[in-house]
Amino acid sequence: MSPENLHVPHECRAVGEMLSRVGDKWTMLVVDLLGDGPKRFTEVKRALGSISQRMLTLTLRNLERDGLVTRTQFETIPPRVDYELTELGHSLRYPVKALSDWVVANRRDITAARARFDEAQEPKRKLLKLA
Amino acid sequence: MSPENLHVPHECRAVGEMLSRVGDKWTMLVVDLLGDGPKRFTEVKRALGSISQRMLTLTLRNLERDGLVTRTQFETIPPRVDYELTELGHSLRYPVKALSDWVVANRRDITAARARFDEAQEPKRKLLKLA
DNA sequence: TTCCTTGGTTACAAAAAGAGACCAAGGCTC
DNA sequence: GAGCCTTGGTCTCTTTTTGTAACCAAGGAA
Repeated sequence: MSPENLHVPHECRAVGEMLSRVGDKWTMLVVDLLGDGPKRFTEVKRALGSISQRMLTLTLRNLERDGLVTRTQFETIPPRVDYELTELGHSLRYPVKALSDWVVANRRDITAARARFDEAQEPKRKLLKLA
Repeated sequence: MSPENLHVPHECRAVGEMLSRVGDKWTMLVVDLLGDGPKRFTEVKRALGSISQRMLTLTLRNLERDGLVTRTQFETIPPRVDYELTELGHSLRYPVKALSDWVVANRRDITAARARFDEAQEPKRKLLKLA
């Protein structure tokens, strides 16, 4: 039942690189968002809310480069650009969903753990200040 | 079959925050490594290879704060500190494995897509230089 | 005596992310 | 027809985050 032979050592580095690439701040969120159909730039931006235009551009560019989304540009004014998951992009939705399910299932525990940890640290800081 | 109702909008922000927290450069790698038993600081460091001492300290501290690992300190000289996944930490291994399996299965496609993309960008840069 | 060890911390440098102004160029309002 | 709005960016500047390298304690080994 446990995830065994996770350490094909040769692949470890490559997997690590990809994990930190795909697991950056916005990538999974964007993949998730594009999951239910193509969206244009500003739609994604609005849905994400807090992302800056620059970071969205960068994130989408990287996704495009990795073959996870396609970029379709319409030569209209004002411009219109649609982003859509490729087949590869869609396949990424499953592991992303596994992770976000885990987050949903466990975030209360995590929040509680944080509170406990911070609580335990606080007195130490007080002691240091007194010393 | 498709990951539906992924958008419980209220939870979206919280999930996003957790994803970018847990999906930082080293966290998943460390969780993965600790998966087959407790390890001491330097063991993890050596296994990861390229991580700096500072980032490993930070990563482990965050994992501890989130209740995903425990830190056990032995009062010996030289010091010895063991890090071990908690139950919560172990539960994270499954989605992490799902993601790393995806990476293993698809990284050739991704590498190829990147090469294609970079190839397509190269001529443009040349044209710009000529202009 | 000198060096090595571990698990850090600190100060400083480099890289990445975020904030915000600016742009093209046509449509709409007044 | 002057002025404003729109979209999908880019450019510049500031703030965070990462990385690098030096230092530390304190005992054991050479």
